[in-house]
Amino acid sequence: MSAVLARPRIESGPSRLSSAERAYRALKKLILGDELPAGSHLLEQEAAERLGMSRTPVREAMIRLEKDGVVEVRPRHGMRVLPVSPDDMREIYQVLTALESAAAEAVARRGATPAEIASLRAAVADMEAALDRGDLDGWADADKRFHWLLVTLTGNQRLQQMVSQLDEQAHRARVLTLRLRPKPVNSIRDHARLVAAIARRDAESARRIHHDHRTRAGEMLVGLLDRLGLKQV
Amino acid sequence: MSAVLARPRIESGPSRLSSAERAYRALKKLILGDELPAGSHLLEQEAAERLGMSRTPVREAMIRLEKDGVVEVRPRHGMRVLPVSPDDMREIYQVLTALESAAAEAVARRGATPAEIASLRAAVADMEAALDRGDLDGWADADKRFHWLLVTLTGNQRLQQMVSQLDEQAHRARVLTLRLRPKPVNSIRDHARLVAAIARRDAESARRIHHDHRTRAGEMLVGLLDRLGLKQV
DNA sequence: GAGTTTGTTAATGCATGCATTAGTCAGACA
DNA sequence: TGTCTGACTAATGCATGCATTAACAAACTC
Repeated sequence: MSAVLARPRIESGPSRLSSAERAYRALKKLILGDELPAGSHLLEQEAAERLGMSRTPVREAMIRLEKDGVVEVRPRHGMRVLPVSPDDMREIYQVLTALESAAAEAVARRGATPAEIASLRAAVADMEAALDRGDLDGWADADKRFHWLLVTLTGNQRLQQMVSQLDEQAHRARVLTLRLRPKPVNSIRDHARLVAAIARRDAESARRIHHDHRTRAGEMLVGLLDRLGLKQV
Repeated sequence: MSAVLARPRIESGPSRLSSAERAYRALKKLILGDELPAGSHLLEQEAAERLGMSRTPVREAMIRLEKDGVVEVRPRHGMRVLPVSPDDMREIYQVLTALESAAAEAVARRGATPAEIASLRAAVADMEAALDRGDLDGWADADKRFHWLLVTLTGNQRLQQMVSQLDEQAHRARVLTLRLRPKPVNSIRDHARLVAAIARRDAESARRIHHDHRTRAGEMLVGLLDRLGLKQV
């Protein structure tokens, strides 16, 4: 492997990802990318062949994915990609609302640095610009960035981990509804108000603004899924 | 096994737990019971011998425990029971506060049945009775029951799963401080007020009462750990 | 004497084999 | 015609073996 000579690994960690880790990432990517759609099954052996490894690391990856709440492992059926129902989305958004609004409150309370405020504002500006040019994907990216920034600014790793787990579970529904939902103009307004509240260290307003924002977003999404008659995504 | 004949399994699920499941439960029990104290190491082989099985199911159990946030699996060192620092407790309580106060709000908003209210009141009464007879363990049990009841009444399984994960992580610190903390008289008062708010379907008060309750409990706990100079538990 | 290098040991990561058993389907039966 | 029985098939759950490699220590250089 000449690559080893060419790049004499500076990075930390294992020079080569373990098979189990590769399996985990690959399967998760397939699921989030909807190449393994909701409800689809994959046997250990099938996954192993597909990924060019034996069943053992695949099995370990499946256990992890099950803990992430994205698949179900059933004896004799391999793993099954969990569909997300409107009720699931209700659950997810209820928790997400609680976590993120607490994050907003916490960040406002401790106060953000000018640089942090600027990065939040930048995300809002990107959302606005994307929306102006009708770039929904760009808007979604910037929105995601905003939310993630908010959560990381708390410095609470457990909070981050839980939010990202819920985000993954909700991913498919969000992608699906991105072009079916009304134009997310309110989102931008809500986020701008949130940034303002954070900037003036108004924790209670920050919490309420984001709480209401997430609640509305959740209701819109669930309502949309219901109206579309989508029992599962 | 005469037991099999005596009780011809009515329940669903595998008649005999899988080895991986047994390993998972056994290890978790050892950890929560502090028989595997914070910071202790256990090699796959050691655990396997101790549990009378091969490394494979033990390995799978360790992967699950790692996802639960109670151990760390390090290549060559087996698993290590994660110590909990005051900063960890800060994280845990911040998230727990967010989740449980959202639960309080949700339950108050949807309204609880008389039976549900009664069970909450019963838990509070048990806390009071236990405290009156100086039974701290009894108090802790009833308190745990109250919190769990609150969370289950939301019907949100993701919320339940996350709360119980955080509870496990905080378990050792709570046990340790149970007899070092001031008498939990305020707890009982707070819970009684929360039940009242739920009964009158006052969601905003319910949220605030429980939010403040959890926040204070967290601060007390973290302060105690800090004061005791316990860098980790 | 401190820092390196090298050799050894041990634990892992993964592949593989096999007994077990759930799931399936044909065919008998009511 | 619907259901039950039983045999067959296939996927799993677990044990085991082995190559790999990190960790440790002893020897060694400067």
